[in-house]
Amino acid sequence: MKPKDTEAEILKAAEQEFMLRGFDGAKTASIARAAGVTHAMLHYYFRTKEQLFERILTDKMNLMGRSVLTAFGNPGLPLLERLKDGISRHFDFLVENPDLPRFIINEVFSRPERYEIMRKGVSRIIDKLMQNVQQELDSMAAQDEIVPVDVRMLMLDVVSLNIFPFITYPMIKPLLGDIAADRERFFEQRKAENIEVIMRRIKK
Amino acid sequence: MKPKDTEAEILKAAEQEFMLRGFDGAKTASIARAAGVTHAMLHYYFRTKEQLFERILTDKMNLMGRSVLTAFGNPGLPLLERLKDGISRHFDFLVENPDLPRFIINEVFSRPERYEIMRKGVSRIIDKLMQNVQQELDSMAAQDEIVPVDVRMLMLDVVSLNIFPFITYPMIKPLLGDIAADRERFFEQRKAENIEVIMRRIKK
DNA sequence: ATTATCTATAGATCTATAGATAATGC
DNA sequence: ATTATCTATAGATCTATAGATAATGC
Repeated sequence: MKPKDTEAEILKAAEQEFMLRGFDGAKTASIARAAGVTHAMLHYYFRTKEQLFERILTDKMNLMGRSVLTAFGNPGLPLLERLKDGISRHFDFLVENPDLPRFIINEVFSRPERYEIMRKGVSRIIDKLMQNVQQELDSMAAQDEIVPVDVRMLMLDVVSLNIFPFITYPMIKPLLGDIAADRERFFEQRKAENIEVIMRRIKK
Repeated sequence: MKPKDTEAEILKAAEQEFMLRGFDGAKTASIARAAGVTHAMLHYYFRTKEQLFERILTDKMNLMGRSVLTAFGNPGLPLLERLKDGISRHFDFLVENPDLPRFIINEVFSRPERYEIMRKGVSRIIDKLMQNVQQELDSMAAQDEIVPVDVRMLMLDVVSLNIFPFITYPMIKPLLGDIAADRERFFEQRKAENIEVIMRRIKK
């Protein structure tokens, strides 16, 4: 196994282990085993569990932060289409990364300082995006085509609706019966529901 | 300190420690210290960390499960009022228990079997409630006073909107700027927003 | 020469219990 | 007599490193 492979294998295994068990629940020995390398190698490449974790968490936080930007940062569409498209893209991102939000929410909760470091990176661009969408909302509201609304509240509606079903799926599935039985179909329906909710939120 | 006090002190300290750090992050020594008793007492009263945790988790799961029931189980009101009242009560419950959902979501994720045991208890009553609300929704829809809607989707909208801001507050606060600066005021606004969203979701 | 890997183990941390002692309730 | 508490420590688990050996790239 070439050097790059070893490092990559450890990272891959660490990602899985940390996402599944969190920092406290994860064991460096398990990561090494899953990566197919001896335990000592993990420390050779990353020195400490903490540093290995930091690498994973930073990656994941950036991924999560950018997901909103890439989803909604699609200019050239009329506002309502842009929103629908954004919700849909953001939702699809979550289908591909269902465990991401829960992981981040948790680790940020127990290590707020980590969040601060990376926040500044996305914060500025998110602000830009928000301002841009707010302008479009305002101009449409001025023309009486939608109701006036604060973009921050609206976006929080969106991410709440989009993310929540993913972080609670194991809990809600048994409560929802047949509509949640087929996971893929259920999330398809949720995506449509979320778009519907947001459209109704702003339409006259 | 009387016996009952010791047990109660340990439970109180355990609740705090487990809610803050989760099962893996919690240390029995910290719990004992916070409770003001020697470490051995914890094992004298609860034998194992696992059993102490089980006691806390069961309590919290029941609390969470019943919160939806007591919030929406208010008959005698017209449907729309009942929904508004339910959203509001459920939201107020979260204001009093802001860390509860994150805790449960996490521990259920890492121990799905625990959830199964207690689920059966609330499941039946939740089903009843849902069926009841669905009937009212159907009859209002038949009279063309609201749009037709699946109660399960609607309730998922409600809990998504209500719970999400609480589990992500540390993350969203810096992104939202001034509207989130004053925590109490922010949540007051969110409650109003959530009611607005749901009303708009079903109104003609 | 330098980089990567392995074995073996030190050292820290944490849960749990043994065994002695004090407090409590018949 | 029984129940509650304390001190001390066993035993398990986990992170991290030392030191030897093998592989790699000039």
